[in-house]
Amino acid sequence: MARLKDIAEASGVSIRTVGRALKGAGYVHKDVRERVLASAKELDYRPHRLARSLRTGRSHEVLVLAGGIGGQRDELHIAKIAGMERALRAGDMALGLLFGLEDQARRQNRDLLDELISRRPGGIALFPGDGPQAKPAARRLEVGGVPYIFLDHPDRDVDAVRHDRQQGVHEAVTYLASRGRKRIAYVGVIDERSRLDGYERTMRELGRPPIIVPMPKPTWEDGRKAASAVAALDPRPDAIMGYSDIVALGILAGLHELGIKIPAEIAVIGFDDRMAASLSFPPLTTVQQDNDALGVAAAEVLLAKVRGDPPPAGGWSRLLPTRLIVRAST
Amino acid sequence: MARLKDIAEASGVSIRTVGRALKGAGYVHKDVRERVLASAKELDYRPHRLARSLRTGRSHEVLVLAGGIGGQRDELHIAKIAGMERALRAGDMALGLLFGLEDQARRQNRDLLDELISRRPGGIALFPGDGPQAKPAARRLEVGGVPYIFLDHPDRDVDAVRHDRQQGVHEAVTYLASRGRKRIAYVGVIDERSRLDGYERTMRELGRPPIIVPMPKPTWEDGRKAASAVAALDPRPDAIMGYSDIVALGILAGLHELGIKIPAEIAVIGFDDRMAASLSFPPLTTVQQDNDALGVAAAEVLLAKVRGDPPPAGGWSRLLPTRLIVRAST
DNA sequence: TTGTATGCGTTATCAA
DNA sequence: TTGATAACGCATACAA
Repeated sequence: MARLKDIAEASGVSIRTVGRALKGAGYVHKDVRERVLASAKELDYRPHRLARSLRTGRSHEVLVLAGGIGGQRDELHIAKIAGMERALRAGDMALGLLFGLEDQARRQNRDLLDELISRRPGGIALFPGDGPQAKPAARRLEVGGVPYIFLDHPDRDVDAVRHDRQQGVHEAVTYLASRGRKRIAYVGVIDERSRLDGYERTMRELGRPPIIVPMPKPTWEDGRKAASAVAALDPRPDAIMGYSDIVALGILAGLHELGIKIPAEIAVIGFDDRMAASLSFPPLTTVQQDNDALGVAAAEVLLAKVRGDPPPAGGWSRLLPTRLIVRAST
Repeated sequence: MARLKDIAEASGVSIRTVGRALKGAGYVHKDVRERVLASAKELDYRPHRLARSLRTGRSHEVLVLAGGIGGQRDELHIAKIAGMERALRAGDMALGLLFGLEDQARRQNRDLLDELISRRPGGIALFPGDGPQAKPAARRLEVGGVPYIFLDHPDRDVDAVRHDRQQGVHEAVTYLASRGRKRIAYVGVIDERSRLDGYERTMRELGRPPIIVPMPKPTWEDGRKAASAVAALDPRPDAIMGYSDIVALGILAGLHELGIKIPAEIAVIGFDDRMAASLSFPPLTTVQQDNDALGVAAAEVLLAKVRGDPPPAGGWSRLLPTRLIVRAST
C-alpha cells in the first residue's frame, strides 16, 4: 500500500511537500500540488490511520460499550449503533464495539472501563445496563479526559442523549382520549418515573382520575396477568397504556384469552416500536423512538466534545422527540 | 499513560529488558523480571496497541461490515456481533463496525470495501446484503491478502459460517408429524432452496405428498393472506411450516381473523426465533438459530486465518445446527 | 543476561 | 515555497 514516501518519489518532491499538498493547507506551488495529487490518485494512496494517530496523539476511533445483562442482545441497540456509525464516519471517526459482561462479573466490568480508556479512544459511548454505574463511570472518564456520552441512560447527572418518554406517553394518552376512550389505564412498573409522570400529567390535563395497574416486572408474562386485573376492574377500562411493547403484547395475549375484543372493547398502546409490535394480532399502536436519530445525536455530541467545542447552554445532554405509530390495536 | 520507557526508568533497566520481561520470552534475570513486573503493575502499564501494530505490521482489529438494505437494523445481527466480539477479544483482537449504505448507493458500497481494506484490518467479517456481491468481494479480499468470513451467506462459493436451515426444517416437520399432524403445509417463497429442500425431503421420509403454498414475498402481510389460501384447501392442512417468524406471525393473524383455533385446528411453526416469536398469541414454536454461536464460529475462523493456520479439510466454511423451540402454537 | 539503535508512516519543527 | 529531520511507542537485529 502506497506511503507518502512512494508519492514523494513518484512526483519528485519531498515527503513534507506531499503532506502539505494532500492536506491542502500551507504553501504549495500549484503545479507541484497537481503533480502530487495525480501521483496519489495513481498509487491509490490511503493515509495510514494508525501512524497518523500515533503521531498526533489524537485517536480517530470512538469506542461503544454495549450490553450488560438483558440488554446485551437488544434489537433496539442495533439502530442506535448504526446511526452512530454513520455520523461518526462522516466525521472521520471509526467505531469500535465492545460488549459488557454478565451480571456476576461486575468486577470485570470495572476493568472493562479501564481497558476502554487504555485504548486511548477519541471518545466513548455507553449504553445503560453496563457494568459500571453511570455516575462513577462518568467521573472516571472526565478525570481521564475522555469525551463520553450515554445513550438513553435514566441518570440525569451524566451527559446523555435520551428519548422524551414523558412526551411520548402524553401523545399516546391524548390520542386515546381524542378517539373517545373514557377510562384509560396505565399498566407498568411504577419505579420508572418518566412514563408514569407523563401518564399522570395527561390524566390531570384531561380532568380524569388515573387508573394505575402496577406490575412487578415489565415482562410479557406479567403483562398477560395484568390483563386479567384490568378486566376485573369495575368500571372496566376501555383503553390501556402499556409500559412497553413487551408488556403490551402480554396484555394482548391476556385479553385474547379472556375473549375480549381489541380494539372494540379495549384499546392497547405499547412503547418502543419493536419489530414485534408490527407483527402482532392485531398490530400494535405504539410510541416510536427514533433510535437511529439517537445514535446520530450521540455521535454529534461526541464529535463536538472531541473538537473541543464549548458545551452548549444547558449542557451536552439532549432530549429527542418520540412519535406515535397508530396501528390496529386502537 | 505509562510507556515502556517509564517502566525502564522506574526499575532502572533498559527498555529492551522491560520488553523481554513483560513478554516473558528471552533471558531475563529473575530479580530483574520481578522488579520490572512490579513497576509495570504500579504504573498501570498498558501497551499502546497502535504503536505495536505500526511496528509489527500486524493489525489487532477485525472489521465487520454489517447492513445493506433491510437487513441494516436486523435484530438478529446484534447477537452475531456480540458473539464475534467476545471471541475476538479473547483472541486479543478488537472489533470495528461499519454499516453498508442503502441500495441506491451501490457504487459507494464498492468504495466501502476499498476503505475496509485500506484500514489494514487483521480480518473482515461480512454480513449478507452488503453492497458488493459475495464472490467478487471474496476474490478482492483474497487478492488483498485480507482474511475474511461471511456470516450466513447463501453463496456456497465463499468462506462462510452458516446455520443448517435444512436440518432445522427437518426437525420441525418431523416434530409436527410426531405430534399427530397429518397434513403439514409449507408456506414460503420458493426461490430459497435450503428450507424448501428440508421440507420436501422430510415429507418424502414421512411418505406424504408435500403441500406447498408459495408466496411472493416473505412478509407479514403475505403471510396473513396465505393463511386464507391454506384454510381454503380441501382437505385443510392441520399444520403449517412457515418460511420465517415474520411470515408465521402473519399466518397467525390471518388464522385469528378466520376464527381458526391455534393450535387446536392448525399448528404453526416459524423460523428464526426472533423476539417477536415469544411475544405473540399464542407464543410461536420456531426454529432457533444460535446467532451468538455463529458469531463465535466466525471469529474462530478469522483468528485461525490470521494465525496462518492451514485450512481444515473441507475448507473454512462451517455449518451450525439449529434447535426447535416448542411453544404454544403447536 | 542486558543495552543501543533503528524503523514502522505520519505530522510538526525549523531552517533554507 | 520547499526539504531535512525529529518524534510518537513499540519491537527487534545486533552488539556488548
